[in-house]
Amino acid sequence: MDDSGKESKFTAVNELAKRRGFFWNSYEIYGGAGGFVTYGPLGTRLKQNIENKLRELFVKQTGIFEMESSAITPGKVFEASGHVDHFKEPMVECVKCNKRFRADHLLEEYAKISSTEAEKMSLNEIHEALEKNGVTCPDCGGTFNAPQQFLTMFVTTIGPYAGATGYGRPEAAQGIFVEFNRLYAMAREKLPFGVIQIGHALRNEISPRQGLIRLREFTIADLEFFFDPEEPQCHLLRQVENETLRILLAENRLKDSEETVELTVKDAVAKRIIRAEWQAFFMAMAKKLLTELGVPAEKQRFIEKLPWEKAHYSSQSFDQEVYVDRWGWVEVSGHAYRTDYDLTCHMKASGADMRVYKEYATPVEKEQLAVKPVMAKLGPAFKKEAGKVAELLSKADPEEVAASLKKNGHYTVGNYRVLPEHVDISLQKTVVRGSRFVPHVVEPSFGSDRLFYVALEYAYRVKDGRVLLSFPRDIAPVQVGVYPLMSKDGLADKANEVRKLLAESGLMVEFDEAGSIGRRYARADEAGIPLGITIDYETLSDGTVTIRDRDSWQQVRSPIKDLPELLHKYFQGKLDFEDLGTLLRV
RNA sequence: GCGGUCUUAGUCUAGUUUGGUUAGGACAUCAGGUUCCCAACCUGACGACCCGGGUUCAAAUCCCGGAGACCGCACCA
Repeated sequence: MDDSGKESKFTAVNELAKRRGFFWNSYEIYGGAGGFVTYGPLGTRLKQNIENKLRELFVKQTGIFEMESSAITPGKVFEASGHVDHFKEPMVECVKCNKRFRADHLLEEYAKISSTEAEKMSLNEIHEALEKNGVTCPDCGGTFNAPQQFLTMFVTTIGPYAGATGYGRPEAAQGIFVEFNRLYAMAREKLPFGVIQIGHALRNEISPRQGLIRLREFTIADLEFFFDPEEPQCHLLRQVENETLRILLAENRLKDSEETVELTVKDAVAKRIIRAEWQAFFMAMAKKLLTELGVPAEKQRFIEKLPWEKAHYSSQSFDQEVYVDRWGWVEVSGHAYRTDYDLTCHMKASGADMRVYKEYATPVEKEQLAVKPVMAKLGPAFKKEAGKVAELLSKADPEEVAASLKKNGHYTVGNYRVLPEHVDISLQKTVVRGSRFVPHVVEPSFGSDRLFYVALEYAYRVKDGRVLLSFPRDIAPVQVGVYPLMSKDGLADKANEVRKLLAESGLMVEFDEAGSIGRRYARADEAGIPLGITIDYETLSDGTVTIRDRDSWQQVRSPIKDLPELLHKYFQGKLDFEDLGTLLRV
């Protein structure tokens, strides 16, 4: 009935992807499993190229570390990080119309119980609160069944004997936080520094129904950037300060407005629209990434998250969104200012000290009272207990000890009565050379599969009734196609030589001799191969070939011997197509 | 999870209302022919009723269960 799906780009892109082996739904022979995809030969390469571009921008250009950790994570980690509490939502179902609601949302709306209060309640308490306040189904007025928790993390057991709970990580970030101390050592104990992890994450979505947009197992690229909150300046900001960002501000969203503001990175920081400089920097880099993946600036925007939309760890969050034909604006990356939330959680839960030491520019001299036990007196006075008394004294507040001795002539610690002669009280100078603090974190987090999808959708073009994937040349899964014009008269042999020459020079080459030349061009266009080299009869006499451009279908002619150098420069973006040889036919 | 619609070769689809011969087509793919640059043409080949159960002499078609897809609701920390 609804045939808008048939016409949508999403359907066309998904069909093409399936047909040409970019990706498809996994486990098809067993009926398929929702939320899992398999990338085929072309897709795997495209995804690698996209992830490498991300590395190029974030790892190479900004000197950020890359790491890799496991997807299965001991329960303690996600208990400490707050995920076990926050990935779980109490839900109720109406007995009459079977509609489902978040119990905490209902309580907030109809019983005036705030979400923070509701969060602390047990399932029974929620049930009671719903009944006591007479909350019924907003749709049909029916009553609710007992609330149930929905945990969207995958749970498993670690080891053969039940006991240790493990979770599939719903994000790669915690893998970085728990290794902070070692990573900080690798950074030679200097802030700021950043660590990125690109890997699989798992979320047991209730209903993943949007192809690559919502998966149960997906690839996430989490970048945690650690900095000193007292020195929040971003020394790389100047590189991007004139880049413009389109932002839909929270204040506008509250007014139900979709109006975006467009301002430079410099202004966004100056006007405190983006509170953390590093966050602004990464948002600019994220825009650059999407632009280089083929998404025009006007199809990108950032939206500021409203207070109740933000993740439990975040102080200020933006989502980077790209306009997708089927669903409108879709999140491709999240930019959260996580403050010191995560490291503090792991410090408390694990007992490990994750603070960093900062040396003051000038050491601070402090004079303070020190209480020093005089063992020569304590020994005879307390005998065997002397050691214990000394220890208690060292823990006591020196000011208090001194005051008590002066006022009362004694000081009581535990059951012991300490006299003035038992201690030496003096003013002591100490030099404080630095302090310890927990670093703050800004986190850009990309969904690799979503980047893949938008790159594919934005590459999708129809030209003269033919489909072509107009990938930016540096992410194309195959770089060059080599075609003998005819499969006879030795053209195929010559073409194979050229293929070999190019492959050995490091290019991703595909050879195709099946069907008419037009058909092969069409096949190549659909796979998004930017350049086609055709070997014709002229090649046999003068050693030149034609090079065809995927997007314009123009051709130039060049000698075979120049190809490796020309093509490498072309793929590095140092040459344009017209520079590759002399133009043929217009 | 709930409700609705749906599932036929690599892809798109006809056929399901009213059960009945060998499930038809297009494109793609492969082999051969033809072809001096944009899905041409000729010959041939390969290839499918989502899974399980039931009703029936007979099931792609009807019934039940399951899986998956799409749409709406809810969910997406």
